[in-house]
Amino acid sequence: MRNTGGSARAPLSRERVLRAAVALADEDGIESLSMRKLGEALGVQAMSLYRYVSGRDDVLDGMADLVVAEIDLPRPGAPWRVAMRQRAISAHEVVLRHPWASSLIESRKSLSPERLRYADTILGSLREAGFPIAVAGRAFFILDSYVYGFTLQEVNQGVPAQELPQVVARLRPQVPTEVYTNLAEFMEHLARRNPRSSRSRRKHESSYAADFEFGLDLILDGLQSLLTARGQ
Amino acid sequence: MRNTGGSARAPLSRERVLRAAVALADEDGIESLSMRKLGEALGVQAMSLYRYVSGRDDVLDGMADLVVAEIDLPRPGAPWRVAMRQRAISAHEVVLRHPWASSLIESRKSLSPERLRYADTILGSLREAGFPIAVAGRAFFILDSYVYGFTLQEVNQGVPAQELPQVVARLRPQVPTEVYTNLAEFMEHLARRNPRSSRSRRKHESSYAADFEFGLDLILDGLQSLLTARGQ
DNA sequence: CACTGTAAGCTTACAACGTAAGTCTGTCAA
DNA sequence: TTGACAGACTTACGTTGTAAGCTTACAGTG
Repeated sequence: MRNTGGSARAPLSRERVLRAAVALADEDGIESLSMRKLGEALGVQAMSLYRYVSGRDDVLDGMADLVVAEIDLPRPGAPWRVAMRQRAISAHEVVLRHPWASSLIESRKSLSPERLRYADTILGSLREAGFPIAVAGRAFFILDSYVYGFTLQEVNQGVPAQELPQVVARLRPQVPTEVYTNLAEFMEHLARRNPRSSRSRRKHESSYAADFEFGLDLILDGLQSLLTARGQ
Repeated sequence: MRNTGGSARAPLSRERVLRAAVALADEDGIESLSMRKLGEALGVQAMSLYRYVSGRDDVLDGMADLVVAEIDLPRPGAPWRVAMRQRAISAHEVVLRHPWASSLIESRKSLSPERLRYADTILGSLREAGFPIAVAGRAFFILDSYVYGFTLQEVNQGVPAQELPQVVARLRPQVPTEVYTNLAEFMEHLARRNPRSSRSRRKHESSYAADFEFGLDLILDGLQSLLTARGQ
């Protein structure tokens, strides 16, 4: 099959390869993404991809960049707390759309323009608010730790959002009440929780959204008190 | 080579297999750990391992459990804040000894007795301090998010602790000052930092230990204020 | 027109991987 | 002596990343 006589195939590009990789990972999970399948999805042999990417690692880096680019950056003038809050919530939502991405983003820190711009914007927002550079850097690191750490736990629980109470209820018998008193209590609490209040029910909504924002605000409060303590 | 006539080999066991896997991952990284190499390290064919573990995934689960078991659990009577602080710091140190473990621990939540005991102890400490079960659960989740998120970033930076300033200084030219003002400032701050104060220099010491505890205390402060706000 | 360079794909090949299925061997109980 | 069985080994299959080289189509030049 030499691709003769057929309709001309859309031209490949690094961009198209990476987007296909993201789509494939979203569908089948990152662990089942291979160069061969990626080629197949693009109507091409695996080795043909190597003209556009330097290898599998490069694909992973590129995918992480694409996902980072989906995160909303705060607009320049926004107050720091609003900016940080929106960014964190946006990052949380984005990673829920791409469950494989949380570990990738944290573990592969390429110096791509996208990543640099991202970091610079965040740091800028904090600097402008009066945080000294050292504290701004720490705040950035802390927030990222929380956002991706939280999402990593959430996503890899493997529980598809709505079904948490049922799943917990099913697991509950495996935890003997006498031995693990507190854990048992907690599981019963989870099983009792409203699966979802009447709020909007977006596609990739997190059943932990409230928990996420709870911890987020706790951290933001802490950062804020750093600021006011310095007499700002 | 039928292992005839030689000295009797130490008997295998699930325990020994997992410990060998941990040692191998510590040395060469998790991504280069294969069933074949693991067998070789134990003087055995790859397939022989399947008598003790059910497959590669089982090995990974077991490794995560072993590492979790290394984390110091607080003694029962300890005040919650001391308990949480020590646990977090211990977890941080443990994961630095096993850099591959942070993502594994977060992503593979098996219901092994080790893990259950761990969770139960933490929750118990918080319950005893007066946190309602819902808040205790959230606090646990938040702290874990931070600990493993932080460590994941730290470890996968790939910078071996002491060399941070030099590495940052080397990377600095790749970040144009005019475009990324704040990032440039931050990198210069990092390059200027004392590589390590005169404090103890343990084997796997983190050059981010101070940063880690900074964020940790910030979160603990937040949790504490939840407690006092309820009139405790 | 022919000639040549190059971009964009294809083919083949290899070593390493996880693991299913079957086989051998030594030990111990009946 | 026989049988069972634990604890290994052997072989084999399909899949993976990618090195190396080959083929085709076309643009530009003379």
